This record gives sequence, structure tokens and C-alpha cells, in this order.
Amino acid sequence: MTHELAKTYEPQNVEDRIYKSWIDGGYFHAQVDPSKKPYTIVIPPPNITGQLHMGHAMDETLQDILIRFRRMQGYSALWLPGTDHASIATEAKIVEAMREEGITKEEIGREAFLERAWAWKEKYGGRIVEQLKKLGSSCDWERERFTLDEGCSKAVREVFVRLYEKGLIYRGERIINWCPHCKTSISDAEVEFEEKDGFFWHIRYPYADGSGYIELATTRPETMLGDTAVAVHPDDERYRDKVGKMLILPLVNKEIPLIADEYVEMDFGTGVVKITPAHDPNDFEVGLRHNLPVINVMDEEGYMNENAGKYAGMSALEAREQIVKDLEAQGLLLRVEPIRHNVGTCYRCGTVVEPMISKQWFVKMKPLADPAIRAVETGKIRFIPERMDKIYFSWMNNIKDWCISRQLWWGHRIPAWYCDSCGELFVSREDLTVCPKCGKPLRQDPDTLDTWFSSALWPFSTLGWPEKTEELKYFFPTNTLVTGYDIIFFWVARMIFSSLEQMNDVPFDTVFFHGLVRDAQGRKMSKSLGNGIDPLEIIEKYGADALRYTVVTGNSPGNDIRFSDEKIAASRNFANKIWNAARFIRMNLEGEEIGAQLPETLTLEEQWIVSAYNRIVREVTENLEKFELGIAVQKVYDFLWDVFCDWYIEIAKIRMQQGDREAALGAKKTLVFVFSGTMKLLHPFMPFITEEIWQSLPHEGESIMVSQWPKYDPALENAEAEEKMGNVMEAIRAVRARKAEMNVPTKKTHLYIATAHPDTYRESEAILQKLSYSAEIEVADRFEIDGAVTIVTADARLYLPMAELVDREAELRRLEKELDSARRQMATVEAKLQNEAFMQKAPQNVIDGVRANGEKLSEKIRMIQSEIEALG
RNA sequence: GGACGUUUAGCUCAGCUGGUAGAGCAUUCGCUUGACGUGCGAAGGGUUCACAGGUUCGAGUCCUGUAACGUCCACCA
Repeated sequence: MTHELAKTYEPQNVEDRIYKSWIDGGYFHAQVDPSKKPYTIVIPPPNITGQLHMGHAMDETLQDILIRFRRMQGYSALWLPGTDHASIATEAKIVEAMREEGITKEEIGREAFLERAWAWKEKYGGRIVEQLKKLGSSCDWERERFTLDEGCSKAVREVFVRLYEKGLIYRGERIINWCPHCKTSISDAEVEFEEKDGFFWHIRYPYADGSGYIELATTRPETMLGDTAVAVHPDDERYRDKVGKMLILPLVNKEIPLIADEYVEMDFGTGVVKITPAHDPNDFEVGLRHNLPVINVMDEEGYMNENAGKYAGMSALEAREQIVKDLEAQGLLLRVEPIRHNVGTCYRCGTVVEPMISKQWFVKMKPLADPAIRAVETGKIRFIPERMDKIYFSWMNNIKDWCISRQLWWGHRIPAWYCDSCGELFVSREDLTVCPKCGKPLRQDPDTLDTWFSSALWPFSTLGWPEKTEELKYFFPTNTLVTGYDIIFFWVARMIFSSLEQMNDVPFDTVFFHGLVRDAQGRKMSKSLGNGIDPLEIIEKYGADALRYTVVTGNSPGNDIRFSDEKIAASRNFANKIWNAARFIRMNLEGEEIGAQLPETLTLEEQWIVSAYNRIVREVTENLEKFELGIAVQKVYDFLWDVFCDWYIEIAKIRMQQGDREAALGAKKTLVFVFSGTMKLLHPFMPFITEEIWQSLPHEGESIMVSQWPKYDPALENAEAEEKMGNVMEAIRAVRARKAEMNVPTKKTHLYIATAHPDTYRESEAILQKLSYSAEIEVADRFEIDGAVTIVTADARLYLPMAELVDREAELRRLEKELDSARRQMATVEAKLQNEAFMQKAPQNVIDGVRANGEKLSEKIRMIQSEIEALG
């Protein structure tokens, strides 16, 4: 297919059409193919509630680059897409929508609520997927999955039952984090600490024997209703003889003991801690050690419960105010001290979490963490950048049991059934209705599982596990996981231990971490700041390729990047540059039937560009294999713009305009070969424009995305041609610079070239003539020219006879300056060569390099000197 | 309290296993050079890469320490 190529690249006219052609071609679909090696990436499933944001844009772009690269290399490359049901986030959205209608989920009940949730999922769940397509993501959509679909649900239940049977899942009363807004427990990982202003209320607790008071301080006075002890440090002199005495808990008028525990720090605050086992994780531990009763004074909504006596029914905050007042009235409040302290908040809604005792389901982590630590230690899983492993280890080494039950409806329901008659508990793969023991009806646990429980299984649940599918056998373990460092605990760590436990293998061999996309000022993009940039608007305006290029260029693994108008504009300009190079080539191809092969024999400049291209092929491939995507794309950019366009196209014009059909054909073939190959190198980064261009040039095959990745070919390497062209280019630059300096940039002048290598320059005469704006060119080993501008390059002396423009004095000064600089460089070279330590210890190739440099310099110095003599 | 990251041209950032610094943007000058002004050519700009030591023949690149900024973890009631 051919299209008229517009003067500027218009991605809007290209992208959707190309994407559709890829889908229609079935190129995204990866098959189980024993003749190929598999390469697999599973997508970090975006939330169905989500809208595409810049974080996704970067994440998906990196994955698509890797997948497209491997696919072209001949792997059976599977990029498995899907979405996450995101229990808390989704449920919150639906509850919110219902609130606007004036109904609550309790009113309509579980079933009706879930119906709404699924309807919502059907309506909005596809939105993010459509947005991913806009980026050009080459996901295998035929294999799209959802964390709550049948297969994933089956996997979740299988894992739950297995872990339960192994004793790695248990139900128990522990301190958990309760979010009063989301009305569910959340895991430790889901608590974010925020520094907030608060108060230290200093309170007196009287001794029961009337022998005075003990002073303590608390930030949460309302919890005192659940105090069951007061603790001091065992070594604290002040209380040595008091430990063991009873205290009267104010307001409650109950006796509680004064105990000694190492947990208390003598130097902090008053050195006295009230112990509330039901509402503080540390106190809970203390309580266990001292066998203290646990009194929960709050309900799940964050209101004081019946244990709170007269405060029952108040919210925690109301109770706090009242309690402070009451203490004050009784003269037990000593003072109030303002402090800044860290408060745990819910990562979803930001509400201050309430630590409280609750009966929940937990995963016992220690046995799972050990193999997970080893997998990274031994290198079975590699983190890029490597430093991420420290974060991982520190978390895994200090891991606590994982609270997995949520008081939500949208999610995987816990497969546990209770018999209210005989009190038995059953955990089962199959739904149960009657008690296998006593035949009475069973009641299923109302809770659902933490969303991350299902995403932890994603690398294998999506491939069909627990069934033994062909896909699972072929594509698992997956290869690369691409994700942001912000979900290393939530997701990466949990996939690792889940996979090791269930599959007895790692889920992936490499984790490629990227950073955050920040705004132009370096701030995190956020809704509240309103500084978010919508990738879809960027795509609309600049094209997906420009967006993709922007998020990978100048970026290194694990580091954040800033997104700015300047950057996206620069990317757009690059796309336009490529576009016009293609336009030029196509224009010159009209009426020619040429293939995609190189000509049989190559001229010097063709040898040079092909050799340079060939090197780029090798380097870009290596960079991609090492996940150095930013470096890889930078190399393609530099080659395409600075080498191919700025030099080779200009050079090729000469032969194409000369009228010699054979010569022109050679140039055209070379242009096509190098440019098409470069389009392939660029394709993973900028898939749309490269496809559009590749199709418009002579090519073999249906699509660039299933064409073969260019291979480095040692036969194309030509150091001699590169050296020769390097000299020619240096001469051209030097002439241009001199003319620019003299304000006659395009003046056509004669050019005399005195050199020891005349062949090179004679061969390149036409090039020199055109690019240096020369009239006629003469090449010899030496010239005697009066009143000429002289230029000395490493390889030649160049004369521009512009007597009328030459200022002898100025020429002399310039040459002196050049001589000076050459001599200074020479001095450092000589210093090295005379340094015995250097000569002895430096490797031979470095010494050779310095020597060669020295020879060049001395030749240059000699030439400059003779010019100075000639002038003087 | 602990760990980690960053600190390189005016701005945003590259710089792999150590061999005397690069890009994009911005700036200045000059170009209707028949692919592209979203362009072309040329130029200036780092007191040598936050600072102080050290290792080395040689350090932006390795080690130690300091400072500023940032991130994560822990959390003292």
C-alpha cells in the first residue's frame, strides 16, 4: 500500500489505521511454538476503575518495547494483558455512585450489589483497555484476563485451600488496621504514615492504695477505656518498688496493674506507657507477654462500643474530647503538649486508620519469605536496577503475617464455611451448603480477599493454572516483569513467594523497575495538585510515538522522569524528521523498481554509512538486551538525525542528481537498505510511524512488526571507509566553519587540498565540492598558494584562495592559536609517554591509543608550523 | 532511628566494566542549500562533573566522610 506522504507527519491519520491492521493481521497473538523460544511479559493489570495516566504510559511503553524487540528477534513473544478488579477502589466508586442515588449497599444486599458491580465492570472495565491500545500496545488481546474471571477465581481458591491445608493460612484475633472510611481491615503494606500535628495529653493514674499518682502521656486518650495495665521499664529506678502495685484506671474506676516491660523507653516522654492491647500493636504484644485482658472499646465503624461505658456510641473523636473534659474536671489532666507525630492512614482514602483487635484471616509469612529471599539472593531473579533488592530484602526479612480478609463484597469471597450448630469450620475448593459433620446449613464467611492476593498469582493464573495447560508449560516462568518501584511490596514480592510456593519456580527472571513520571517542576502528578497530564490528550496532539519516545529517552532504570512540553515537542520534531527523510527517499524512488537489498559494489560513502549502520545495529541490540532502553533509542536518534540525514542524505543527493542511472540506483538502494533497517531498530520505540514508513518503501513481508530484527554483519564493518569519510567530513566541517567565521558561508571558492592521502579526497571530490560550497577542487601532496585562507586538519592542509578576504595578521594569530592548542595537547601526550609508571602499568591498547594520538598531533603541529612560515 | 537515591553546560538529563566530559532545550550569528524552518550551517557556554580526603600510572566513573534535596522502611506510647 502506498500513501501520499504529507509534508508534516500527521499521526492522527496513521495510528488507528495501523493498529487495526496489526489486529487484523493477528500479529499480537503468541502461539505455543516449540520451534521458537518463548518470551513472556504479563502486564501489571490496571484497575478497572482506572483511567490511563502517565505512569501507565511509561509502564506500557517499556513493556511494548521489550515485546516488540523480542518478537522481531524471532521469539514467540507473549504480552499477556488484563485488568484488576481492585476491590477497595471499585467498591468505593460503586458505593459512592449509590450514595448519589440515596441508597446504601446494605439496603440492597450483597447479591444486588454484586450485580451492580459487574454491570459497572462491563461498562467501564473496557475503557482502560481501549486506552492501552491507543499507545500501540501489542498485547495478545485474545488472552486478555481479569483477576475476578473464572480461571483466576479458581486459582485463588486453589491457593487459599492449599495454604490453609499447609497451615499457612489461619484465622485469628490480631491487631489489624481498620479503615473507618472504607470500613474494612487493610494490610500493613496498605498503611501510609503521615506526619500530623497532635497532642500529648499528660494524665495522672492514681495508685489503688492511695499512695499518690503515676503520670503518663498519650496521644489517643479515648483508648484509655481499654487499658489493662500501665508499663514502665524494668530498670527504671523511679518505679522499681512500685511495679506490681495496682492503679485505678480513671473514669472507668477499675484496677489495673503497673507492670515492667523492656518495650518501654525510659527516656521517651514520661517513661510510662498505658497498655491498651486491643488498640495498639505494641501494646498487644505486651499484653501477650503479661497475659493481660484485651478490651476492645470500638466497633468497626470507629464508634465507641458498649465496653466504653458512658462513651458508647460516640465517635472516637467525640469520645476523646469528652474524656479530656472529664479528666480535667477530676483534676487528672496535668497538661496538654502539642507534638508532631506520624499517624497511619489508609493508602486508598487517606483516612486515619484505627489499629484494633479483630478476627481476620492471615497468611503466615515467614515460611514463604525465606525461599523468596533466596531466589533474589542467588540471582534466579534479577532486579534492575540492582539497588532495589535492598528494599526487597529489608521488607522480606522483617515481614509480618499478611492480613488477607477484607470486609468488602467486591472480590474473591473467602472459601470458608461455618456451621453454627456444631461450630465447625470448613475450607473447601467446592462451595458447601450443608455441614458435612452434622448436616445443618452452613454459612460462608462474608469477607473477601485482599485484591493483591489474586494479583500475586497473575503470572501463572493467567496461563491457565491450576490446569496443566500447554501455555503454562511453554510461557511460564515468564521473563520480564516491568513495573514501578512503588508496588514492590504490594505486588512484586507477593508474586515471588506465591509462585515459589505454588509453582516451585520463580514467576519471572528479571524485574525491570522504572520510576515515576513527574511534572515539569518535578512534582508528583496528582489529582489534588491538578498537575496531571492526560496521555490521551498528548497522543491526540502529538501522537503516540512522540509520547513513547518522550518517556524512554534520557531515562535510566528506576529513575523518575519529568514530562514537559519541550520534551514532547522535541519528540514530535524527531518523528517529523524521520517522516521527511522517508518522504525524500520515496520521492527519489518513483518509477524505480528496487528491492530492499544493498547494491553489489559500494562506493566509499556507501561503505561508510553501511558500516556505521551496522555498528548501530550491534549496539542497539546489546543495549536492549541489557535493558538500557534510553541509551538504545538515543543511539538510533543520533544515527538517524546526525549521521543519516545530515550527512548521508546530503551526500546521496549528489549521485542521484548527477544523471548517471547506475550510480543513482546504488545510492537509492543504499538509502533504502540503511533507512529501512533503522526503521526496524526504531520500531519498538515508535511503532506507528516506522510501520507507516516501512510499508511505503520497498520491503518484504506484511508488517515491520513481524519482520526480522537487523543482524550485525561483520562483513559490513569497514573501519577504513569510516576513517576516510571521517577525514573528508572533518575537512568539510573545517571549511564551513572558516567560511562562517568570515561571513561568507555560502561563497563558492576553489579548494586546494594538500594531503598524504590524495585518493580519499579525489574519490570524494563531488561530496567535498557540494558540502563545502567549493567551486573546483584540486588535490595534491603540496601547494604553494599566496594569500589563501589555510586550514589544517588531522589529515590535510586546505587552502581557500580568498585573497581579498584574507587578513594576514588575523590568519597568523589564528594559526598561532591553533598551534598553541595542539602543543598543549601534545604536552599531555608526552607527559604520559614519559611517565614510567604509566608505560609500565597501563594496558597496551591505551598506550597505543596515546601514541597514535601523539603521531597525529605532531603531524598537525608540523603542518601548522609550515603554514605559519609560509605566511610569515 | 535505619536504608537508599540524587547533586555533571542557563534548564532537563545521559555517561556501561576507571583512560583528561555529552545530548535535547535555551542563547548568539548566518541561511527560501528543491525531504524537513517541527529545518540547515556555525558559535559560545562546564574555573573538570556538590564538598573534603583516599585508592590508582590515571577517577565524573572505585572507597571513606560531609552537606543539600528527595524517596522508602520503622515508629516512641
